[in-house]
Amino acid sequence: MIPARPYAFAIDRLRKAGLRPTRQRLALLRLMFDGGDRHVTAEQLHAEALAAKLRVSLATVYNTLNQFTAAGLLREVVVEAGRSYFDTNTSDHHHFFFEASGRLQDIPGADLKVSDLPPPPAGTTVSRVDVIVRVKSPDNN
Amino acid sequence: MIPARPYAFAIDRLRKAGLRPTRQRLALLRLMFDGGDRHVTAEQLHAEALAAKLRVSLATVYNTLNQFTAAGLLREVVVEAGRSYFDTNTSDHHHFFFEASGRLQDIPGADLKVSDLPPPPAGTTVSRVDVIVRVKSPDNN
DNA sequence: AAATAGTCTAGAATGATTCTAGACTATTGA
DNA sequence: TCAATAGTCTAGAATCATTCTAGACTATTT
Repeated sequence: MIPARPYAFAIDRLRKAGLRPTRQRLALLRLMFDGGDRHVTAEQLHAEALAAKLRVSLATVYNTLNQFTAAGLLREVVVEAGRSYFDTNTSDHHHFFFEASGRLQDIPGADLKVSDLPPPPAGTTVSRVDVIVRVKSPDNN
Repeated sequence: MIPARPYAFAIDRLRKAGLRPTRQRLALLRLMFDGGDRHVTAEQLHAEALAAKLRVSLATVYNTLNQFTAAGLLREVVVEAGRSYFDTNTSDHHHFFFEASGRLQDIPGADLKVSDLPPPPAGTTVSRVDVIVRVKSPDNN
């Protein structure tokens, strides 16, 4: 579970993304990626960082998440107005969204298929297809 | 184009939704629905209302949009963190999202199909499946 | 027409996110 | 090795969308 040369690997990922491997970025990267596939908000990650004794400002967490997203290390998922999740799984897949709790859960890409997609409007190309399956618990509805 | 008894029809829709047909609600309803299928933000609708000489507060626009959504007259579409669109088309359909301009365009429901959807997690039922096809212009990218 | 229940409003409050300006740090190259 | 530089970090202010509040107003009921 624990990578043999954890920092070397993380440093390499950052370098390839054109980002200097700073203490903050390294720590945030490992916090996000050492736990498998995750969906975190900036606030959540900030709280985790503080709990792990890393001193980082919330602004840096936001900057870092945006930089990682731009570099393709993360994918941003928008499900509710006013809240962004960052997904450590950047491969082709979709999501269940629990309306009651506001939580996300991956749907493996292979399971779900989108077909008969009409051609994109003239002059544009498809950059991504997002499928959100909103589910509710019959009880708290 | 102009309905024969515009207000009577609008009043009826509101009554059926359990909402009193007030001046503000009637005007906002007609502003939204008299132009065919539309995707508007609260700010946009507020600006339109003011331009049409209707004095409404932004708070009322938000309240009204939320009430209409709860009543099933509108559908809320979230594509970008921090911005909600309200869609006057509540029938089964999906959207193209222009990343460059932030605009939405309907994809008729019949065109696109989602298949092999895994069963929803235990204890939940699917309330809606949203498909967002994000497109970009090769130029401004 | 009076009582009531519901609605509207301006402005304050909230919550997420971005900006700012100065302090700090990784990288470069002599 | 060390200064120059370019990039990064931070706390707090600023911004933006949205919701809340409390009092004034209005549709409905009696």
